[in-house]
Amino acid sequence: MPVITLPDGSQRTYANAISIADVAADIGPGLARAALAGKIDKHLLDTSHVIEHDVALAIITDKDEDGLEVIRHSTAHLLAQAVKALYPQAQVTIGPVIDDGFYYDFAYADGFTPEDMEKIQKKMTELVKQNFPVTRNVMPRDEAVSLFRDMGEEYKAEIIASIPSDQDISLYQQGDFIDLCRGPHVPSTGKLKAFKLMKLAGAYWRGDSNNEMLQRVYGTAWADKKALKAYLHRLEEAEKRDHRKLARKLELFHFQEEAPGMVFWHANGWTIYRAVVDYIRRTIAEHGYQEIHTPLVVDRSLWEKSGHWDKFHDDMFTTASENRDYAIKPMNCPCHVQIFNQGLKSYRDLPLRLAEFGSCHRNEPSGTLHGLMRLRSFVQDDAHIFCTEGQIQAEVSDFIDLLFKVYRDFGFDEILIKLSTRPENRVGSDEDWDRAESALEEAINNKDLECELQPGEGAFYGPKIDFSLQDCLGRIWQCGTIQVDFSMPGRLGAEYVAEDGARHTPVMLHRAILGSLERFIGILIEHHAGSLPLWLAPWQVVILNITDRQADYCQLIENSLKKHGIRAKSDLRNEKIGFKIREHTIQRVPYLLVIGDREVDEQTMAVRTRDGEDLGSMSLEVFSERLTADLASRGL
RNA sequence: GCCCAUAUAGCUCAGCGGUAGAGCACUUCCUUGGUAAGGAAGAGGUCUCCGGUUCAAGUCCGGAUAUGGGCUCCA
Repeated sequence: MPVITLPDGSQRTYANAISIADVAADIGPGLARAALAGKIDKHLLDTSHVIEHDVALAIITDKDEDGLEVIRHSTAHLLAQAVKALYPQAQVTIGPVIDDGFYYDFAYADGFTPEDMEKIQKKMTELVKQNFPVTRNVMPRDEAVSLFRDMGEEYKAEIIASIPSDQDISLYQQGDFIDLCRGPHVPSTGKLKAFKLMKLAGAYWRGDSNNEMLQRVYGTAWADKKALKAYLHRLEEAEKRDHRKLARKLELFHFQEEAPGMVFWHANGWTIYRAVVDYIRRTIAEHGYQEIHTPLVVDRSLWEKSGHWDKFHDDMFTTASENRDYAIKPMNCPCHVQIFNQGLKSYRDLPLRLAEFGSCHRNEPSGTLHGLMRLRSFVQDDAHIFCTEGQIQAEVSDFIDLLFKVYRDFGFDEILIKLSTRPENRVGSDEDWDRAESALEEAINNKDLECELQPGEGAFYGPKIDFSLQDCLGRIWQCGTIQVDFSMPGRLGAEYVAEDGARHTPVMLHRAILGSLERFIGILIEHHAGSLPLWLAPWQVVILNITDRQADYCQLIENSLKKHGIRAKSDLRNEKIGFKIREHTIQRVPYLLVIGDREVDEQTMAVRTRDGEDLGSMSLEVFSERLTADLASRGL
């Protein structure tokens, strides 16, 4: 006599064991139709699951987050069913749920074409119309292995064979298609109403680039057509913010074939770049850093000593001259140690913080390049802190404060922190690691920050904290990092004289706030959709005359604003005022000053923002104060 | 690096075997107009590069390069 407790607290008692579907039907015909799965003790179950004991049960419909997951997972199976129907020689592998949808990997030697995708999508729609029941079967592992082997599904058999032999395997069948799956699934294919195959890609079997490449089909699936449409609309909106598109519209930078992965910055983009550099330069100076600058091209021997040659020489650009081999620096740390090594250091010199806008070149594989986000030539806001082990915690703590301030100043409030601890292969004693890890942990805990622990993910030379920021579209970007390094100072002979008069090796902290300036600017452009805040905008003010009569007055205003350090220009072209307003609004210039005869007579200006807001007429003095106050609020 | 796709005017794209097109931008002229596009005329292309098929190739087929979407990688 199972007693079933529903989420609203009500209870239902049944004489016999009863399936989830029947419970839903008992509650009402609407729920019977909507039921996709059930949830008992945080476990999702098929509606066919039979309840024999007292439980708390929630009926899952497409209104639930869990329901959406069931839909997506079932749509992946539907995709596989369609592919097997159309291309019997294709083999199925895995098909998990991902953000907003799912994918399924197939082994298919011929490879799918975009036309195949259309056929598959059509077939899926047909299979939905046929409304196949989805049924679950359980069998012993070895039986399942031979079942799939007999079907010619070698990949699936391999997956099942890697499951412990004493476990039973659950299989799902819809029509004549059978797949291994933990489930649960929708009760029948007719429940899948809103899906779309999105893209075709290659993916390595088991995620290993030594393995063969499979055909991955990505899809999206939603509770209804409306939600699907809304999702596709969101994608379009995101595409409009693409930094590469905006770069062309706003004349920020370009790429060309002769320099793959390297940026040609135009005047507008470089103005942003300089604003970022100026800001960081001033901010870190206030935090006790010394700015240095080191060579771009360095003899190979230094990279051999640092260990980078061994590990990364394939990805380094090299050059040679007069029988010497050089590498274009892929990172700055070895050079910073060279500066530390000049002159005998005392413990009184520590912590020594050396910062550089370090230009780095890495010969990244061609397939990984991606706008400003992944380049071969980029600049890090790099710094290395040489300190004693006892100073680590305070330095990390100061760094976190600095990083939070910087991110907030750029308009990012959501910051995620990850602490990575000792990996299997590492240098340094366990005692060193104990102390370093707890120093990092303490620094985070003392600030009451949430932190995700990533055991074993640290670098071989020390533990680290990574900082990611979330943009307004919810995307996560890892930017900042601080890493403890027990290895490199010793390798490159860094020493200081301690209180005891003996020479010791300092600890080195690698740290960056923005990571790559180029990439960070790419994130900024997308986050603000091109409407950069006043202090970063390439042009801050444009002055527009209505007729030629106001040209001199416009020039006067322009000169005065420039004297205040404002990036202002006049647009005196013989065009209608509406035309000029449209152009500079599209260019996302924060303030437009409209000057007609009235403004000249009254010695004022009509101020309009790029968002179309009319701020009314004001004098040059009032406007200048407004701008300088805005800039000063960011310490500029 | 691997898989798939794409490459036509400054930009966005159409053309898909038979002498290169549109819109915007650009140039010139007219227009001096008060808050998101005034009008007219003009100029602009070895159709990414190298090969092949064909009487004929932006158009079909190889290859290279770059870009886009993934995968792997990311000191």
